[in-house]
Amino acid sequence: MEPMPRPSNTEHRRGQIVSALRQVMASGGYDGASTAAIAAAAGLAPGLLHYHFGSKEEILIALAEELGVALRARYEKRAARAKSDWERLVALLDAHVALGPDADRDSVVCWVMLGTEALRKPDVRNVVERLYRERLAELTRLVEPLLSGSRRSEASGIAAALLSAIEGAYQLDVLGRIAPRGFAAPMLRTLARALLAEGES
Amino acid sequence: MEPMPRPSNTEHRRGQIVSALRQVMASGGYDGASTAAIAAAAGLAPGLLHYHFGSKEEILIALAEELGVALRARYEKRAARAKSDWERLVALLDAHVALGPDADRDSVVCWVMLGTEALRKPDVRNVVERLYRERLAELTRLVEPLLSGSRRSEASGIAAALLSAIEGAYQLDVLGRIAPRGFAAPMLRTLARALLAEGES
Amino acid sequence: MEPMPRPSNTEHRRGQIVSALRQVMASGGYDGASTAAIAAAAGLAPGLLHYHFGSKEEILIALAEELGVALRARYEKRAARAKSDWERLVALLDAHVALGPDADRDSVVCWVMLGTEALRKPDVRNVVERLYRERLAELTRLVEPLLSGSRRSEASGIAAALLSAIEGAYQLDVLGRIAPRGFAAPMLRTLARALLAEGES
Amino acid sequence: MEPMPRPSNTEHRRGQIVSALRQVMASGGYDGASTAAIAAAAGLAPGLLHYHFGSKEEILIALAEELGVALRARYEKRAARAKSDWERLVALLDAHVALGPDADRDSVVCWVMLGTEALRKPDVRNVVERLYRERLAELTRLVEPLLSGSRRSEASGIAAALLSAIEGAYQLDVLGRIAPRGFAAPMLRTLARALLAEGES
DNA sequence: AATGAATGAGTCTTCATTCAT
DNA sequence: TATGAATGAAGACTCATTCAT
Repeated sequence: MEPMPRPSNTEHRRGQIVSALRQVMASGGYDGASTAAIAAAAGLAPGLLHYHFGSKEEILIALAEELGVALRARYEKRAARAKSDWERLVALLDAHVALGPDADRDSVVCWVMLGTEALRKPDVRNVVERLYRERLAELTRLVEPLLSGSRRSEASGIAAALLSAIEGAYQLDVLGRIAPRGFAAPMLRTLARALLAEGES
Repeated sequence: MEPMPRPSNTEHRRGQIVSALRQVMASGGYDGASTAAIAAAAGLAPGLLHYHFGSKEEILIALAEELGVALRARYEKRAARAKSDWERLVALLDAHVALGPDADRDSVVCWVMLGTEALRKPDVRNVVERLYRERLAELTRLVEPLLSGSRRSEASGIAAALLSAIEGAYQLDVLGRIAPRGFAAPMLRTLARALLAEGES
Repeated sequence: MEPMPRPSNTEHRRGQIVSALRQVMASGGYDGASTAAIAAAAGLAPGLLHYHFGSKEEILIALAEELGVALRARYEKRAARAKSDWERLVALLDAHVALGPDADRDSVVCWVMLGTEALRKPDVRNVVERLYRERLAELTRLVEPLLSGSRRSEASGIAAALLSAIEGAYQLDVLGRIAPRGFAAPMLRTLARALLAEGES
Repeated sequence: MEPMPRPSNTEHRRGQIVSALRQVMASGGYDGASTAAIAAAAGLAPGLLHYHFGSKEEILIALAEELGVALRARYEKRAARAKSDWERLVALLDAHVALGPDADRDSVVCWVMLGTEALRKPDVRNVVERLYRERLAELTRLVEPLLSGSRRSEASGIAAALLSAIEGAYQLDVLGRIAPRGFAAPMLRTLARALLAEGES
């Protein structure tokens, strides 16, 4: 009789490790996130990291993916309550920057750092680029119905402006002490409203 | 007979080294910028770096300062030709992002990386924060005269929005392949126009 | 009711593991033959290796023994067809180096590697030395009847010369591109003939 | 005034390090020759190895080259005293295996180990193969004049046989306790004599 | 017997910094 | 000022071995 295969705990462990990376990286940067530090934060033996991940970079990539998933989850939760196209757009903006119980400063810090790491790690870059493009596409999709027919073609430009503002707000937020905490959410609404209104009669 | 004291070349050497860091860092990241690599790029012996700088971090800080100076120079050159408040604002926006002969991709890449390094290096952070605040103050100063008296208090909010968009545009630009090259300059003008117009009857 | 004790499959498993080592080692060296790689090649779980063997070195020793057994089998098959003392000697030489259906490049590679590993692993050394001595003794036994009485005492010297040539041929063969493939068998016959003839009137 | 460039000590250091590798490797194998062990044997700081060599493998390659040079030196010293073609051949054989003040057991052990390492390190293989081929060519060159015109074409086959015997003798010698110490030199002379005589009336 | 996760010592290598000259 | 060799403390990663199940 075949022995019952034990359920693999690899998924759970990978999650633990990715969380540990997020936590360590948020406070010490990717460089400060030595494998030893990650393992310690996860409460695991150092060698175990390379049992579940092929390299440190793979952990970083898994973190990037996870940030993408978490953002989408935050967005969908808010979008479910939205009653109009405008509210849906606001839901996406808020999913990125709103304070509140689901705000996650560590994730924002990691996201900013990922942008830098992506610059010279092709595999990271691929993932990060994809996530950027998905955000841009989603923004474009949400902006379009808010534009009068004659301005539909401006949707992607407006989306790019909004995405820029989001990413820049992350920078300012993460650095702290430059713009007040929580400035981003209202700023983005104003921005969206202004861009949508512009040119209308 | 006393030998004639050689004139110090320290300033020149420091400049060489900072330039080498910019160059190496732009293509290989701060991690890739080993002191040996910087020295090689500068055509100097490795040991010389620590004669002119106390540590690698000091070189990074000097680079940050230099980026600030260069930006200001680009701005002032453009501002000199500006004939109105609006053109002065556009001059500052363009100084950041416009393509052209004085565009400097390496500097943009380094600036983005500095944002990350600042997160966990207090001395770097101080400089970077100061530079951010100076930009914000300058933007506010330029936005104010473009607002009707009743909206003067909105100036710093609008400035923060513009600064966010600038920094975000850097991210998108640096990563490449997300928004088209050169999208930032017109986007920022539109943004500024929309924010200034909004609320005006 | 007592469960019927499963018949031990240890012998079968040990054989599987030793074969996997031969295969992995032939292509990746003893260093490349990590226990994980051996287990993978054998289609077994990593932990199982240490159930059937006390250590990695024990697997290596078992492989050495197996190479000795296989050589003897190849020799005996050929010796059975030999019709003269000379043909018996040729049978032994060919058992070592002849090309043909029972040639086994992996084994030759492993044998050469075993010679190196034996140098610093006493337990391996014991086995390898024993195998060398058995070959030398067998060669001496086969050479003796081919010598005239007055030269009987030269038999062990001639055997040593032949054994040297065999082992050296392995080296050259394994490295490839030095001597042509298949050069060893005729070379050894010539060598044997010359050594036996030398001094005969 | 240009400062006088200090003479580089890199060549000296490289020599030291290669010697340390030979020594450590001879007693502990290539695996046992950790960079730490090599550095310790050379009396140097661990980090210095990678200042003078790009990798551990480069040290191994330098050792291979050095073994080639040393062998040639031993040969040329003996060849200078040779008074005939036959004595020149004997000089080469003895340069490989003769006991005496210039015999160097460590080098023989390392040479045998290099044969194994070459199997799976392409850069090592290239060097080792070249050295083998040079030996084969030199042997052929020395054997030719000793053959009557009609047998000239056999020279390379005889050279291959002699090279095999040399390499095999190394194996037996290195392993010890199989053939008596010093058996190789007379054995090779006999072999050479027999191969040259064979077929002559 | 078997599994596969877990352990932790050990490997090669990199690098900021120091130092004798 | 300048050189380039030297130092030694990390760093990521590997791996034989162990262990709970």
